[in-house]
Amino acid sequence: MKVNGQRRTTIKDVAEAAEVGVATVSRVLSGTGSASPATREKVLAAAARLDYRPSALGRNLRRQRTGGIGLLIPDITDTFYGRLTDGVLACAQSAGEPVMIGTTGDDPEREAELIGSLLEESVERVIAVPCGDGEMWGPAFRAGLSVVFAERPVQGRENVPSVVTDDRTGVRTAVEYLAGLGHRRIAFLSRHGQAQRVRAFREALAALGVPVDEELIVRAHATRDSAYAAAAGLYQHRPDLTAVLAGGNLLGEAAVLAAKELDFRIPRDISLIMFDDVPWAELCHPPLTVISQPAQDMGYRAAELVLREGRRSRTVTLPTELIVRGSCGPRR
Amino acid sequence: MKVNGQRRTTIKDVAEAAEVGVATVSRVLSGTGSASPATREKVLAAAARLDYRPSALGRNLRRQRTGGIGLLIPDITDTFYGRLTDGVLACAQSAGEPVMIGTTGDDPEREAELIGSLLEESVERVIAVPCGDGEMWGPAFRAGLSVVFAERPVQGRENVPSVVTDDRTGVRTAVEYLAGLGHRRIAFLSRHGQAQRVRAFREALAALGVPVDEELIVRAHATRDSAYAAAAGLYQHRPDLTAVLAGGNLLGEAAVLAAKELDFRIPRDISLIMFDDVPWAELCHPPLTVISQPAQDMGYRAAELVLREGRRSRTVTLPTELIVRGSCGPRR
DNA sequence: GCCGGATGTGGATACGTTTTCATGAATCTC
DNA sequence: GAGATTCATGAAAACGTATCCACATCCGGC
Repeated sequence: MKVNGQRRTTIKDVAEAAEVGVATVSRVLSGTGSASPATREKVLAAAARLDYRPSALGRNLRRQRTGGIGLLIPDITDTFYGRLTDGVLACAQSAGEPVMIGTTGDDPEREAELIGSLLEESVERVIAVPCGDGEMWGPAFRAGLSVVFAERPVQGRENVPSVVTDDRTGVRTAVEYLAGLGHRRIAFLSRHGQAQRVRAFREALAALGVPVDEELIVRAHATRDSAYAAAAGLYQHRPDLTAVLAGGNLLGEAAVLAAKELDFRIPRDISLIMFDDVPWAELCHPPLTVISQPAQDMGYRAAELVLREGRRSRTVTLPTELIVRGSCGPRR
Repeated sequence: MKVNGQRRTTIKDVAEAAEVGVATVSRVLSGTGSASPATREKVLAAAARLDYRPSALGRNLRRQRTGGIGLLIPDITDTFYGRLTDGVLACAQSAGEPVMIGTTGDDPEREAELIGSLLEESVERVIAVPCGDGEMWGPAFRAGLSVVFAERPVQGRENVPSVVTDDRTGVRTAVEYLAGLGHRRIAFLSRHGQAQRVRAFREALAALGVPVDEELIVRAHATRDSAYAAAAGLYQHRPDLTAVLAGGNLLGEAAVLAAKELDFRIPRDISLIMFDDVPWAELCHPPLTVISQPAQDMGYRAAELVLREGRRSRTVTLPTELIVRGSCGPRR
């Protein structure tokens, strides 16, 4: 039983109150077309008096598209994606655009479902941290929506604008730093979707003349449990390693936790560098040496890109920075 | 210049292909009304053949409401709200409902703007961590949308369903634990919007016969900077305090960081209890004693509440739990 | 004074869906 | 078997907006 019988005030009511046609009201309020100062004034006054707010429903249907931007990320619990989302929201809200968010859990199937959902809503602009392959995005492009990929590019869609970090330089900096401390058996704790970084890792080792030990390259899913299992398994299986590069803050967290549980000391027994600077890295004991990534900036830039519809823009690569704290030491 | 001239396939196309009326297609696809097995089959086949997806735009306009739920939180960067959001998304996505997210930064003005934006989109269901007063929400209720408050209730809107934590018990448990260790000069680092907890803090002290020292109750805004300033100011202004209760993970983080900078040792010089258990609490040195809050569950329950539209439901109170680690010691 | 262009204005239409209503057929009841 | 009831079905209306188009008015140029 609805209590309020009051119908929404529509453009028609405003037209009536201002004694003009609906077309004129629409023109004045949306700023398109011409109108004499006198009528403009009348319309504005009537709209204000009636507290009129145009309905997005009608506008969307007429325009055949929903405003706002869709955001697809693997996991909102991961602070990296939290900051990325914050950047997107900062840009979108200042442009008055609503944001529809969905989490994929790095599962291509759920990604596909969410894409379908966005299509159903006729959302035209999407920012995504993709997990499926290029094929997955076929329907989206066919429907004509403009997509910006964030954090990772996707194979086979190289012409889609993306905002990514400079993985190659970041990884190389980390590996060179560790090698400079004498480390040779360096492990890389990676997540699915970090193929780029794994490649860079191999290249960096090769450039330094360090043989690549495939067993030291471990892949985990984007969950705490998986990350912990990967870290603990690595330590137990290869106690001879002396340094670890963690591909993200979840993996770094797992690396610290597993080391604690198994009684490996950082940095005495194991040196650790973590991708992504997070506030707790400084609070940790020892404070963590990290490769910082501008997550919030990444989100903001992606939103900017997806909002300026016309121009076809290339991909943006953001720099990383090595921040040395206390989690790396010389090879024991 | 749009390349794709292909119009979206509409319900009309399906009707034509299935050789029935549009009304029948609508009935079959939305499951309402009756249809003979034969026609049902024809319609389903035609829809599948044409890869038809109903347009949310048309449906929304007809129904005079947008599906999905709006989510208003102070800060997506705070992992507490990250987990809360995760809970909302878990429930909403399994129900196939899109989620529109907005961050208020604990600023009533931005909250009002976002409410207006949701009204414009005709979003009917909203979950909010409110920061404005009851008046702010007037337009929302007048427009007939169903609101669920999360984390905090709002004064003057006691009849609005809410999902909150049991602040009174949580605070009392923490204070009793600290008092049991001999502490008397206990500070409370609180955030705006935690009036409930501040009240509980005063009550708990009074119940134990400890005089309330108003100078030890500090309020910060919901940013890292503000939290740090509050913590550092507290330490410098009142070096005689022996224990701190932090009202959230941002405040706890600041308390640890400021202590480190000012060379206060935890727990030797200062005992610390933090509201909200976060993964890094275990990694910290010393590991932090916390009052855990079921943030993800809170979001899930709020989403459940706002989705079952019919029933008027009271507020839900979720329990907290004291998790003792190593950041509290006897009074020095 | 007449014509051509610019300008302001409102009627009408379309966007895609759901729902009401009327109609015809089929089944049931006594 | 006649009347009553249920059932399946499609035509049409409505939701609120933006835009196309036609019309009217005005102005300057000849």
